[in-house]
Amino acid sequence: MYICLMYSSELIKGTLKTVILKLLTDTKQMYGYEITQKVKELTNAKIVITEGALYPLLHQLEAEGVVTTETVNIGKRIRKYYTLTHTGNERAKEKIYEFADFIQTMNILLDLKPSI
Amino acid sequence: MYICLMYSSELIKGTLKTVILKLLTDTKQMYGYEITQKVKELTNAKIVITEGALYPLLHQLEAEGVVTTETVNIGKRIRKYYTLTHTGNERAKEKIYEFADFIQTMNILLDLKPSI
DNA sequence: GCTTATACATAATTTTCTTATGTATATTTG
DNA sequence: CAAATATACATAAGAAAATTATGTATAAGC
Repeated sequence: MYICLMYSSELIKGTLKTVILKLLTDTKQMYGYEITQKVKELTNAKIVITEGALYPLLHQLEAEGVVTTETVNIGKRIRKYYTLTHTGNERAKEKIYEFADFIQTMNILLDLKPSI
Repeated sequence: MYICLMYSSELIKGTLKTVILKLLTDTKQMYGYEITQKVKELTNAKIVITEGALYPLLHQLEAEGVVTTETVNIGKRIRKYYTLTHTGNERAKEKIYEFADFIQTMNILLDLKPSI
């Protein structure tokens, strides 16, 4: 899923969608490369999203109507900004809630302290 | 990964190994079916391990020297008990620590409360 | 001018499951 | 007591979701 310097890649599988939806909830408009950099920054490079994972997922989210896109010219280069639709906002909330709940379950299963 | 009534399967991918190692850390000797039931019980059936996911992984762990097995006859049926090796104990600690750390990172990323 | 960063995209492959199938015994329930 | 469910193992085909590799191109820093 990601190039990951800290976590075994298997651990992080399936969280990419949730992470993207969360970032778009907070920032409203982001482009792909920006997302990779933000995640890298917020996680101290413990999670680094690869392009091969990111772009296909963004395209999928667009096809599902979760996000809309706007292409902007920056000099001679392009940026493709992604914005959550109404459906996307709902999806984001669901995904984040689901993950929070999942963490709770895993805390019980692994006998971890609530805040670790 | 699992038949999962509550969580989207993608979310749980990669956690099976950690869960198994944790259970074997606590109980020392478990057999496959017992593991599936224990996880079901501890998670209120939010996570249900399928046999297709479990047995190949157990075989893999044995091949890696993480667990040893002992086959026991129960009437005319067999049970294959799994026990962590020394290496397995170390691996278990690593995996559990890694997951705990991962949860911390995800909490920051998703802006969740420490104990949710 | 060369290297790194920015910025997109896709294809081949691998990993890791899900789903399906197979075999067989033990227990519960109607 | 017959049928359904539970116990208990195993493997194979297929799907999902990544990794890795490759491709194109501009901008910035040294």
